[in-house]
Amino acid sequence: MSKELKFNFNPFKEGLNHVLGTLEKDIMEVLWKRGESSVKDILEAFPADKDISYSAVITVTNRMTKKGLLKKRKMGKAYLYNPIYDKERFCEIVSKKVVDGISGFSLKSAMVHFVDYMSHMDPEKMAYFSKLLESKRQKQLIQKEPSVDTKKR
Amino acid sequence: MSKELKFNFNPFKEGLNHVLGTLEKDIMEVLWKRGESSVKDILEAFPADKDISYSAVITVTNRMTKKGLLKKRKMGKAYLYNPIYDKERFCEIVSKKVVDGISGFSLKSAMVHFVDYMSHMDPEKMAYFSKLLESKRQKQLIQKEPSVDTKKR
DNA sequence: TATTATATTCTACATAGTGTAGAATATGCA
DNA sequence: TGCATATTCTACACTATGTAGAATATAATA
Repeated sequence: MSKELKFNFNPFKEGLNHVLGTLEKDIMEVLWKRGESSVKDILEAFPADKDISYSAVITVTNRMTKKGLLKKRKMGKAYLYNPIYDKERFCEIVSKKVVDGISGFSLKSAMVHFVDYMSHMDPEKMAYFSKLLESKRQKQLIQKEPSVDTKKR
Repeated sequence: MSKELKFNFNPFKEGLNHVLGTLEKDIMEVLWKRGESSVKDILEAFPADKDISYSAVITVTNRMTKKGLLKKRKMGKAYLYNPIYDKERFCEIVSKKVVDGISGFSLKSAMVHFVDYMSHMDPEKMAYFSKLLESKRQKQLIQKEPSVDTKKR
């Protein structure tokens, strides 16, 4: 029953920075790569040139814990942090929420631009999508049609 | 050559509040409805119970002007503000940017969730989308196929 | 058990966006 | 020229994020 993951989507950033701050992203990447880690682990995993304080990391991991991105558990004297969602699941959640949001905002526009986006990619993407769509439509029809003559007409 | 419109997309809000603050949205709605308006006009257009100061409105309209949402021109002693984009165009821009963003973030997820979203809507939406997609695919094929035998094989 | 190394929490400051408004200043019209 | 009114300036609130020092807690060990 943990509170729902909240985030903003910044269309002008790239990749995970669409939804995560720079340090947040760096930390998540480390955690996704190494799994459960202490603040020390995280710091050590950062590239040598990155000069971030222990405090900075711990503040952000704790904020992310509050936000529902991480869970922590005590191990010896330190806490170990772990992502609640693996990277794929996280991206899924973001994707779903944004797609739902923008669809509700203006479905027709979203559709048009989505198709447009795909048309600038390789055709296989569109083919895949087309198939996906058709199979869903089939399922829908099957679910609706059997009830012929059940009610009026 | 005005600087590009920047915004964040909050998936947890509704309608225009996905991209605009509460007061920003209220102001935009007034401007889209009445067209070019002074701060006084805007205030008068607000429902009587809404108790916002002149200063609050002018601060926000000026910020929105800087952000590339409004343009202003002097008229007598006051400025008149006007949206740079009409509501439809604005929504178009938002839609395109967010769709491009989320597509680049994880195209496959976006596809799945788009289809999923639509499948929860009426089937006409899906039919429309399906058609849109097919016509785009046709165009793509036409553009690719004529060059048969031009290169290898 | 007392010391020490280390981890955590608290607090605080910075930047950015947004809501809000008072005070000071500018300006146009009568 | 004076006043009504509009603008700008400044400032504070809140949220999110980056950053880190100081104070405190704690576990391991001497």
